[in-house]
Amino acid sequence: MRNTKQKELIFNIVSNSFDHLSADKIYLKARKVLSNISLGTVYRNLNQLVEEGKIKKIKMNDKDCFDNLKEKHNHFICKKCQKIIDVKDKIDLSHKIENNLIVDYEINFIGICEDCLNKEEKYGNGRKTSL
Amino acid sequence: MRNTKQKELIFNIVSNSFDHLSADKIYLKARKVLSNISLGTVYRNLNQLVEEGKIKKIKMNDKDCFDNLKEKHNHFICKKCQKIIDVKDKIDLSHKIENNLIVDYEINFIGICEDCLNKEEKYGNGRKTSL
DNA sequence: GTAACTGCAAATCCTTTGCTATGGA
DNA sequence: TCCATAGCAAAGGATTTGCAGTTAC
Repeated sequence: MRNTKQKELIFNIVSNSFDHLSADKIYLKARKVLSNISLGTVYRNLNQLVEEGKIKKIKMNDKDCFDNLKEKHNHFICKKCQKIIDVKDKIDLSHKIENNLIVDYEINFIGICEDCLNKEEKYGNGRKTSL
Repeated sequence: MRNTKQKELIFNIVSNSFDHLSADKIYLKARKVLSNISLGTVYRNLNQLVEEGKIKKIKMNDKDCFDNLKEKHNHFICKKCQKIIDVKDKIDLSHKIENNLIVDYEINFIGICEDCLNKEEKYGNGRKTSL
């Protein structure tokens, strides 16, 4: 495994982003630094970085997004706008299930984000239920 | 929203399956009953059923799978073979996060399943770490 | 009766891949 | 030097969609 400027750049973009960027967004950011980097290279490096455990892939409805590992956290995903909001991890799931080896876990909270709730209220649907 | 035999069939297939079937697997099963059902119809109905909250979509690496809601449970996903194993839900996450409305949550344990562990051992990699 | 749904096939679009040239170790 | 990686472009493959005919209500 070789260290290329392309790979380092892509790692830095994902690592220093507060958003959860898709491959094409990462590609656009990367092009600002290496103007002739290709989308294929972005994909190849993203997959490699995931494989190496340096970043994480988030499978979203349309396209996959990528997340840094700076601080263990979980996600809140809005059903309406697909926004991903980081949730600080206060949950301890130090279990071992049967004979399978657990190396990680992820918790996704699913719901409707504040923005979409506000939009709903405007249209008179003030329904509020919780877990 | 209309009740068609296609939709009912697809719901039954997902509901009564212990596996986590992909759209094409569901399509094959459906064809055994309605021999000229189309893949497009399967996709359309699966999406509708997810929308109605009657089944759940599991986003996997390659293709999406579909799961019944018979009993609240979580998933263990094998990194190697992508197998999905149901995990009974003993975890209570009755939180409300900030101003976002949580309607559901999902926990995915990620690791290596028993089968793959056994295969690894055969090749001399007996590494065992846990959370 | 009519709007939603089906089947079929084509289109879409994210992601991967083959190939040749390049560059890191 | 040598092999992993880059760039480019084309292929792949899951999912969606347009359309004309059909059907549930």
